[in-house]
Amino acid sequence: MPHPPVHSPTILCTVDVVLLTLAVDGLQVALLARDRAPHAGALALPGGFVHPGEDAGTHGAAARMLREKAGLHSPYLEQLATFSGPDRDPRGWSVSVVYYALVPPMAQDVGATSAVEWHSVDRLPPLPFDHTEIVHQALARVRSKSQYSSLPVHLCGERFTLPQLKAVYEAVLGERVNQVSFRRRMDELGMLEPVVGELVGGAHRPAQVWRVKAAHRTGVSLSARVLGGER
Amino acid sequence: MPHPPVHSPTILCTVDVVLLTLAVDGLQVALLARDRAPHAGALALPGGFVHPGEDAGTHGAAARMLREKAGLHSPYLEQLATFSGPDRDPRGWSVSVVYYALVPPMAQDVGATSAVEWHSVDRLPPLPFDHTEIVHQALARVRSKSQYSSLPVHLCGERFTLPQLKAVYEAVLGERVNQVSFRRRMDELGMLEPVVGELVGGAHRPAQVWRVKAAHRTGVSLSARVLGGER
DNA sequence: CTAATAGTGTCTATAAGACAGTATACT
DNA sequence: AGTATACTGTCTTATAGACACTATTAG
Repeated sequence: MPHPPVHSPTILCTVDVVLLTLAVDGLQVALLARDRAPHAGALALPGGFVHPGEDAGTHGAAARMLREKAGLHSPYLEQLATFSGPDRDPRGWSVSVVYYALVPPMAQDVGATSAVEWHSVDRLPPLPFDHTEIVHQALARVRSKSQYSSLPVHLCGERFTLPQLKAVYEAVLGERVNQVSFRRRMDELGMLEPVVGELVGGAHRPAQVWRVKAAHRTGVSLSARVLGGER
Repeated sequence: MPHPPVHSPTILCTVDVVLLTLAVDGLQVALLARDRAPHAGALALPGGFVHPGEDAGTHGAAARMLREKAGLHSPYLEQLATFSGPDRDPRGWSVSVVYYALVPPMAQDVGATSAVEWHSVDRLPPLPFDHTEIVHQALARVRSKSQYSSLPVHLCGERFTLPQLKAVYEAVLGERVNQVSFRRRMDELGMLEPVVGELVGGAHRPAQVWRVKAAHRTGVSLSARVLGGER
């Protein structure tokens, strides 16, 4: 069977980004009002076409989406999966390479000029295309990976206390984490270093401030075992 | 910044499949001599262009590659990742959605008319494009996932003994597996059922024959913990 | 001193691995 | 009976969780 022409004109190649952060009421996802058809005006994941002349790969395209649409640079940006089919986009047969990114809460304000709306992942509005399914898969990945890795540190600012980081883990995993196990785990991962300054916790014993060692800023550290929960 | 025309003509959209099986000397990957430029004649992963008119998605396209190029149907076919960039294919900016598949050794013969060559993953010939990197990532995924799931059962035929299955796990993981832990794990996963017939092991006590329960034929069962090895 | 949170020491529970024992076939 | 392999009982070891204790701050 002969192949179609090399430059197949009928496949749309796009990139979408599930940009997550953490607020007081849990994980939030960044949504943006679409500025063109289809679904003009509807809230959707930041995304767009891959620009072959501009992007070095889909990862670079995803980073560009974050820069152009949310006005920020995310140190953690990982491929989630690729979604495709004839019906997910009314314009035609489409392929969307989806990435997910985690940013600390403060990063929201950096791109304050952008039109990003943050929505709790527990109260998602209806989303166009297959974006609801995409967000659910991203959440599943983040929760699963948080069980055995340092992923959640990317939801913290540059400096944080262990009780703060523990609260972040609990917010992501949706369950309490054992304090002793947590501190043991963070020690074993060996990616945190104490900062000599301290931080008052309300009006009580102040907690040690930590930060991620330079070597671990962009990736994640993995553990062979799991903190709480089930896979 | 305006988007390019909807039907961007400059992105090649392809699918590649890392098809794995198990031989006496370990995991083997299916390679096929390319029948056209670029790299005509070179051994490469089975793959090809997505056909929008024919494929319901990239998963379907990968299944079609297996059918057309290897003459077989794989019950286990999962997305690995998507590879992209301007330089990986000399024809231009390309996106390849890569899947991996596991088949039992006998399945090789079903597609005997095909030109598939099986190569040990430990002695890969030089591969074109970024196929070497792709195979390595697929192996890493299979090995990692085998630690906490039933993935390797797809490398067995329909009926097998537990000692046989244990040997498959050991071949994939590249290390010995504790016998008691292994049997406990298989019991907990609860996806195997005994077949009343038995099977002679050389000239000694015969082993019980098992098969995967119907409900678990196509997917994998997951365990919260890990068998040997480190992540 | 009290209250409240940070951090640690230590016991318990659970699950994986080691090892040796029993079971069952063939020669 | 001998032997090789299948299978199991049970002890040991490793690690996560529970719980209580100490530490340090403000008021």
